[in-house]
Amino acid sequence: MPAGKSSPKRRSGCPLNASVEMLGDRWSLLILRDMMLRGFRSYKEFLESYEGIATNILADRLRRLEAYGIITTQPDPSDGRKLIYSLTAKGIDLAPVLAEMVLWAARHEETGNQALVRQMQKDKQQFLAAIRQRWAERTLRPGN
Amino acid sequence: MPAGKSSPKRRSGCPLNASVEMLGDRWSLLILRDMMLRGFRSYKEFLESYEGIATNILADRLRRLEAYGIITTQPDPSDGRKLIYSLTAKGIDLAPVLAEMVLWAARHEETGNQALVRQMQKDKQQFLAAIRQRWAERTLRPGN
DNA sequence: CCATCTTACTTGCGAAATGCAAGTGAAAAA
DNA sequence: TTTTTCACTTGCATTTCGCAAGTAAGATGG
Repeated sequence: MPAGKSSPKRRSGCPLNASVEMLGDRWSLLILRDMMLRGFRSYKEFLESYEGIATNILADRLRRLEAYGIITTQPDPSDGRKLIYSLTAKGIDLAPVLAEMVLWAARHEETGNQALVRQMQKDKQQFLAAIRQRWAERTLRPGN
Repeated sequence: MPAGKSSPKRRSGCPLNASVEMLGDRWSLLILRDMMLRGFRSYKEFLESYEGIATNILADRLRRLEAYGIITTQPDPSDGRKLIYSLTAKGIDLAPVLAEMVLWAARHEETGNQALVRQMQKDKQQFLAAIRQRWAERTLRPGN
């Protein structure tokens, strides 16, 4: 764990509680899914995602995720209006959490996106390795 | 996935969205943590847990978790006022999700309960196996 | 250069969820 | 039989959510 980063008032020191306070809402994990799996990087892309997040909630969640060090923001050099949102190392490290949540729901509910699910079931470790590698490539040469 | 169990109106068919709609709030996962790791089974125990959930929220979350098939309720044979809440197979199957959330927060935040965390880091699979086994024992002979 | 369009937001406001304090009713304990 | 305990419910103020309608800065087309 990195130096001096504890949030001021947490309900408890339990690590699960820390995760829940950062990610326990109806939108944050979906935004991270879009970044991790679909490669979304701009406000507009998140807005157009299927579940339909409201503009003010999206702006708030992006601010919060940045404040927690899960994503970062940089101006788009090719378009001054745009901001590029990207996952930090802390953010990409959430991949196993998302993966387990996807696998759990797929086992116990009737859900779509079975292609993705089967790929994850077949070899979880290499699926996660692929996600991490795509992230590393993007992070080394950020040009789209 | 078991027969005919899809909730009526979901924002999308994405399995991650299904998980988020069932568990994406500030309390559900903490209740499940208390059941899974601390062996809590009664309303009173959940209420006294460190984070301090409000009585009406607790009642609501227990109802929701039961409606989703994540926990079940049975009367306590030794005390007619009490109800015994227990994890279903679907509920205990959330253990890997909780584990990954704990490990992620422990890696990136300053959190407590390091004994638990080290145990999980040392051998995640056997940690999960132990949780499942304790659950199976309790479920076979429910007497405390 | 100017009007128009895009993008990333903010603002206002009604509705829903949350949190707190104070009940309530049934069962157990004294 | 009185008092506790337990599992809630109810009321009410505060916060968050969700939708519609702005707005400001930058890009684009003529």
